Amino acid sequence: MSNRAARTALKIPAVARGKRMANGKARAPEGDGEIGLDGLLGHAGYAVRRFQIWIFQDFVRTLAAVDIKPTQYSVLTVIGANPGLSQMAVAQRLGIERARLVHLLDSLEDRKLVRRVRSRTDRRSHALHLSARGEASLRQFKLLAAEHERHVAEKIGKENREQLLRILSSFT
Amino acid sequence: MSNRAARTALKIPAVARGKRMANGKARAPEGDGEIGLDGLLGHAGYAVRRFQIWIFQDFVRTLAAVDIKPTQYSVLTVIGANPGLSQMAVAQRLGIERARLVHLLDSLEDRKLVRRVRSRTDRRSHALHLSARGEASLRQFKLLAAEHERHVAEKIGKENREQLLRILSSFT
DNA sequence: AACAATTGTTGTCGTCAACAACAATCTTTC
DNA sequence: GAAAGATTGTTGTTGACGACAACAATTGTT
Repeated sequence: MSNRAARTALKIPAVARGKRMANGKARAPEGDGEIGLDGLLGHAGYAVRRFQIWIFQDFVRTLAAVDIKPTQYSVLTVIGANPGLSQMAVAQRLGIERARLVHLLDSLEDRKLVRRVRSRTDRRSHALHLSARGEASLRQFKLLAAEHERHVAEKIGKENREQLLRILSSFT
Repeated sequence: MSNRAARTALKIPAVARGKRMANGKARAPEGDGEIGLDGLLGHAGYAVRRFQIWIFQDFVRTLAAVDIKPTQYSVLTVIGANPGLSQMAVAQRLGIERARLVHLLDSLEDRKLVRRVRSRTDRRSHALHLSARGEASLRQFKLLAAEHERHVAEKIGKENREQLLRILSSFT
């Protein structure tokens, strides 16, 4: 088993207890077949986490051709809807950190989708705008995002999706 | 503004357009007051992400005294409900990578909550068990996790929480 | 016995959140 | 109006995390 020296020494008493195996193929030591989740089933957090992973993967897959990830999409959308916002305003509206947004904008600016314009009223801050190319691109991104949203509806059901949006509306 | 040399040079035309400011305090260049999210509002992924962040933070806060995070809790719960499982089985049941589970178990084993017992039927694998201390601890963790779950119910509503669990049940 | 597959492990890489520190620039206060 | 404090964008560090690749030990297959 190669070297287990990395782990802090903790001798394992070889007390492997009752282990009724009934595995047909090449399965794990425990042949329960179905693995119960016990308490986890009642936890909203677990389900939400799994769902969020699925939904992000589908988003990334659907927008892979344009190489736009969820966070980038959210930034572009907010800037598009509110031109002239400062980085601070965008960051706190989306719940992103200033420091993180810097890199996101660096990337989007390199791709010439966004422009940082120095504000004259407050020369510390940048007024964020979509470039002409950015606006055109965003329109395309929104079409793909809508397609992704249809995937979600297919996955959990049209009505369930709407209900879910309603339930979580307070987290805008 | 310190050095912006790090970013790939991209000259910014100083064309800050119309900017009517009506800020009472120290606000951003754009005084819209309310920042619209536009298309984001119709995206389940955005709401789910924000909710998931909130729910994880509350979980961590509620279980801070015992220093147990969501992933650790899920691992302990599954092992507790299915003693003798292999690492492979736990990993794929929870959607965690083998490599990641190694570190998680290292930590839990160091804290003497979990034991890796070499399987006699397949000497490659480890049968995972909770220690006596692990079982006692898990009982306490479950009480705190239930408290966290009550926070969730208070946040989104009792019925909404149950509806959400039903909608996302396929993601067990 | 030779070869392929599996299990646990280590390592690397890129993403991401959370902080801390800093220069430039406001805002406030005396 | 000058000093002190706060804010904005930026850089850097840290740690959690998923995705991969590689490996030794062990199984399964032929």
